[in-house]
Amino acid sequence: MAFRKNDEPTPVYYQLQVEIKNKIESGEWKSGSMIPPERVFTEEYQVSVGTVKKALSNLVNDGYLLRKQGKGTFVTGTSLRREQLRYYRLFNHFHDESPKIDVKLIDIQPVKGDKQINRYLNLKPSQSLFCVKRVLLTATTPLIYTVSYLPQHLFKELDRLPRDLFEKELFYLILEENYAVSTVSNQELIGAIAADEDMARFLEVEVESPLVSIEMLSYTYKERPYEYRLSYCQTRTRKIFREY
Amino acid sequence: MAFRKNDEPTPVYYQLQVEIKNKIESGEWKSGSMIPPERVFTEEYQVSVGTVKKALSNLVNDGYLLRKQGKGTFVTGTSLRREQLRYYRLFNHFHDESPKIDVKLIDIQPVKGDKQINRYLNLKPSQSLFCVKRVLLTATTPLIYTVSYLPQHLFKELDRLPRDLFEKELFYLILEENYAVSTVSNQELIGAIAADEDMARFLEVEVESPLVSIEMLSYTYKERPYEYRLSYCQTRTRKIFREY
DNA sequence: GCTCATTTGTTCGTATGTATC
DNA sequence: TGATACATACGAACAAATGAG
Repeated sequence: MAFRKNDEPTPVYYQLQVEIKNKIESGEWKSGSMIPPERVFTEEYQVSVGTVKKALSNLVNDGYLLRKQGKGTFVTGTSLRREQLRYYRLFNHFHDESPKIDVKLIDIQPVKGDKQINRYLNLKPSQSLFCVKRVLLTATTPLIYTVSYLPQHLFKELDRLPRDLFEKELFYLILEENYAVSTVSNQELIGAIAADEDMARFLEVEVESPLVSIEMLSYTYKERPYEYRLSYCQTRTRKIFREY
Repeated sequence: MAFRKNDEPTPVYYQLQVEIKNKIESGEWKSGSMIPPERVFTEEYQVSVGTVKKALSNLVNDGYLLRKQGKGTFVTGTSLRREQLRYYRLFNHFHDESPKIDVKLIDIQPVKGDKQINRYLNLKPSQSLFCVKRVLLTATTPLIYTVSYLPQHLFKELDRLPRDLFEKELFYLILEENYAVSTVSNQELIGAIAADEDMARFLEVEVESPLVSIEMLSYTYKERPYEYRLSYCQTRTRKIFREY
């Protein structure tokens, strides 16, 4: 299909940009794979190199593509799209080093849908979820207790995956590799609460201790939410770092 | 001064980009003002339009410039650089509307330097600070109690500014307009603490209530810190919203 | 180690369109 | 209307990185 000049007001490079973006978001061009070289676009759409370059360069800025001289143009995966998609960065002071974080899986269970959670995830109230409980720790000090909810229909047999996978790999990488869900954005609501007995046990603090609570929604392409997560953080030794 | 081709490996557009960025960061080209048109750069540096366009376009992406067809190229101010430099966005639930926030100034006082704070602000231990205490509230509900520290030598006579200015304008705008300090980035350390008597009084909560505590460092150009702020947030009705 | 084809990166120069005043 | 300024698009040439043979 060809572009017609002086027909519609939207620039040619932008139309091409949208077409490519759609192929990525629809999954036709998968995360990590190489897309056709500039030359192919110029021939197929009968436009100049500069126009193709502009479209591709914009998609690099938007985080969809990576280009490497001599190699080609590649679809960005979650970890490449955001160098720092470490949900939790923990520091004692500004300018500290971020410590290594270990993950302990508590359990994964299929659960019934919850009215509020299903609404956040754009699901019907009846649809079922998986509930994943984990503890994040440095050395032997537990720092964060997280409870994630994911739709069962998107993550089939999530509870059949080997348990140690969850303790070795980052959660969003597991989802990307096994279910081709690429993380594009996150929203958080941050609050403070007093620890209940569950939290106190997992985080090894006293009941009623002040904790940071984080409600998180993770989105994939097309602004589709795929995970609702509750996190509880004890911040006596390490605080949560954000930069913007 | 002219660029020589094939002399140094760094691209011409990048050299030009750095030169322009320096003029902005040094204050030679002030926030909001128009910079020379493309034509002037092409003549002065003997490069083509495309090269100038690339340099300028990169600085637009980095948030330093704004370009408007038919008008010109302008240096971005803090509020333009980041459409959402609202330090605190408060929500009950995801997708809520952000409420209007009022500010009540408690006091501004000159104080002696503090070892740790002065280190964060890259000051000698002896240099004095201003301490600004404020309460942020919606309607009549106090939400956040903040204590800011700013170096006296940068913000001369800050305590002489009319008090009601602090209750009408955003803090970073006051600093930008009166002291030409443009906010480029922020770092935060988020933790949870139990309210002490001061916090409890200002936030109208009970002593020992869990609060979110935020340590914030604000930076201007050249990664120079200019404000250290401690915030205490009661999050029973409104939570702190973050998106990334 | 060298050469060659492929692919992206940089730069030039030109022409035309469009928004602003 | 005209002058100015940025936006879009074309096409060409050469540079630089990569990988295969």
